[in-house]
Amino acid sequence: MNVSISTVSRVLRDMPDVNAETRQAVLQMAEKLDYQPNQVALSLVTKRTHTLGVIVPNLDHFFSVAVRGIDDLALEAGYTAMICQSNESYAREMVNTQRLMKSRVDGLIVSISSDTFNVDHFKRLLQKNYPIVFFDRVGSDLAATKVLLDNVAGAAMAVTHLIEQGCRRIAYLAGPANLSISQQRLIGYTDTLRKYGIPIEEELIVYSEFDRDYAYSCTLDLLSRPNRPDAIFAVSDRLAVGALLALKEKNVQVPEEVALVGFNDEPLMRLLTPAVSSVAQSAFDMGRTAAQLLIEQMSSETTLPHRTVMLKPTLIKRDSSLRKKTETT
Amino acid sequence: MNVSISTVSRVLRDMPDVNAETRQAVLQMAEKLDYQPNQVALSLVTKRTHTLGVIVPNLDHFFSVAVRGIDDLALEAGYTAMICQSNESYAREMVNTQRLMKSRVDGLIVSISSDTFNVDHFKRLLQKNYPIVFFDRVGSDLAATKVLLDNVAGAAMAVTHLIEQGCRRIAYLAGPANLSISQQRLIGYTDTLRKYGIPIEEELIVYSEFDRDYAYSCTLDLLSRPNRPDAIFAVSDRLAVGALLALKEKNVQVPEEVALVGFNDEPLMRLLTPAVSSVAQSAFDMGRTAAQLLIEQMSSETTLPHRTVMLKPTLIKRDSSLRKKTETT
DNA sequence: TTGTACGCGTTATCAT
DNA sequence: ATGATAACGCGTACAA
Repeated sequence: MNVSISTVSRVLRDMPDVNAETRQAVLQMAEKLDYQPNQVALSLVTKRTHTLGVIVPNLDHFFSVAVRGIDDLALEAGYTAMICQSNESYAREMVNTQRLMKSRVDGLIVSISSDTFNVDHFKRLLQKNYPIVFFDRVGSDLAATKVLLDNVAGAAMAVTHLIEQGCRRIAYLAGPANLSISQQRLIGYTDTLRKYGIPIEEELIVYSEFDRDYAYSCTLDLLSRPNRPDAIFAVSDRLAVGALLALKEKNVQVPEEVALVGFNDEPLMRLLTPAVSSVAQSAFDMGRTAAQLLIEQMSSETTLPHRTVMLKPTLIKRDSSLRKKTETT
Repeated sequence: MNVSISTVSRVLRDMPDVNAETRQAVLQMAEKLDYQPNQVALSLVTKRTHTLGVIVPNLDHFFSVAVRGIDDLALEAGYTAMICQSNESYAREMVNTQRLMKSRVDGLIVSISSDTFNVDHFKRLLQKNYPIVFFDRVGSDLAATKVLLDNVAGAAMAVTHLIEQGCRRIAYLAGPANLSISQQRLIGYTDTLRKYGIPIEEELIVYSEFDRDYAYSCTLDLLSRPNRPDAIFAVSDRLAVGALLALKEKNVQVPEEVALVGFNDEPLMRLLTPAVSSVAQSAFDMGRTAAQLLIEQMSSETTLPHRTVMLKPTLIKRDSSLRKKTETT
């Protein structure tokens, strides 16, 4: 059988104006060879790879779920995601960005590494109108579309809850100072204390690496002070777990002596003893939303204005912050 | 300034035979426009995308770490990974495979979904000598390169340990029957019982979905029987956690009344109360090894023979299986 | 209804 | 030392 390549192309893309027999023959042949049109050649012509680049700092529970959200929407929209981990390293984030650009991904979804102080590599792309959506860990001075949690509200919910439980000396395990989430949650923390007329003590705000062991030693330090806190609010569950280990080691009663609230509501938290309260956010929705916004932006003829979507957190109250007296409420 | 595209190409690829001044001029111009050679066009010519496709059933802790291993080696070798999640669905695994093939990835790293009973889509590719490396969840009847844990040995270690702790009626939470890991670990389980002259009771081998809640109800069922087990060996930590929840709910003393051992050694396990013993494997090494083997295969001119690499597990003993009497050993 | 020819951006080969 | 051109595989506009 002899047909020209254009006929084949027509058949494979369900174009009209092709003889039924010819169509059958071509389809059979394609099936037999299981022929796949070459996406690369097509991309060269259309200048679209139908691929989107994702850069996340790591694949812990939160980012795993977020990536699933991205992947989910990408599949629906006919895109495939190239996922890179920066491993919280600035250098690696740069390399990942370059690689993805070389692969001509149609757009980028980024959550910034904790080691990244300079975001010029993203600024340059944005200036060229290259579509990028940031999520969760967003650069504060980046003019771009962003999806993030209302971190101020989340922290406020946690701290309000602790105050209602009778806590007055609430420590904040803040994590790395450069991250937007640390900063925003600090605002929620201080705002709430102020609202309740509780003095803000600098010594109760502790910065550290984003690491359980650091949180562990910071907590031991907090506990060794003459005037120890009666509650700990951790910027993330990873740090909250470190704090809990320290509390248990020192035989501090949780929540009676020190109450504890984390952030992210990883599944682990309800399995700990005591189960740990946490501010919950839907990583899946965040990922999906980020992907959605990116694809909108990429599909649009005109350059869309930057948007910031804020998702609402919920507080999951568990034993680690529910003091006996109020448990009956 | 006027130079031909060939000259530009030569400069950018550090070819000799180009005038120093011309070179400078071109480099400057490239810098100014921050010009990036189009990888897509190159791929069209060379038929290599320097991209490798990864299909994992999910991104739980084990696979997250494995993916990090893959990503790590890929970066070193100049590859970028396209990571897809099948979400334990056969249909989605098929779609992912097709998408990746359409994107012309140079090779595939796959861990099979628990819902996949038919692996023809992979067989067809293998027949065409398309490079695929399977890891962890490998199809038993697939002629391909594989990286996996010595699951028989891992299960044997766990069961031997339980027997040494005085357990005689050891239940096996087996997970889905079609998965190679379930089957291999079953062999380790039965072999060890046989070796110690302990009768194998079919009722103690419980199949279920790969899901914590299923493990929970299976365990409740096990406990409600007149002749309850004195130990539980779970095919994965996820199931072990479900079992632990059931044991705690029924106020069964762990390990005194029922000892418990899981598989994977997720970080969570040491944080539970009691801390749960588990068979540990290095997901990172597994991912790296898989990527290594794939890249070797892709780079080789000739078709390399299929290999099977088996990694060794270690047993991490914790309170959930250390009975008081032997704790002093 | 079907076939031909061009262009996408790159590299390799050959010509200048 | 530099420029011109074919080829990679596709879709598309146009010719037959």
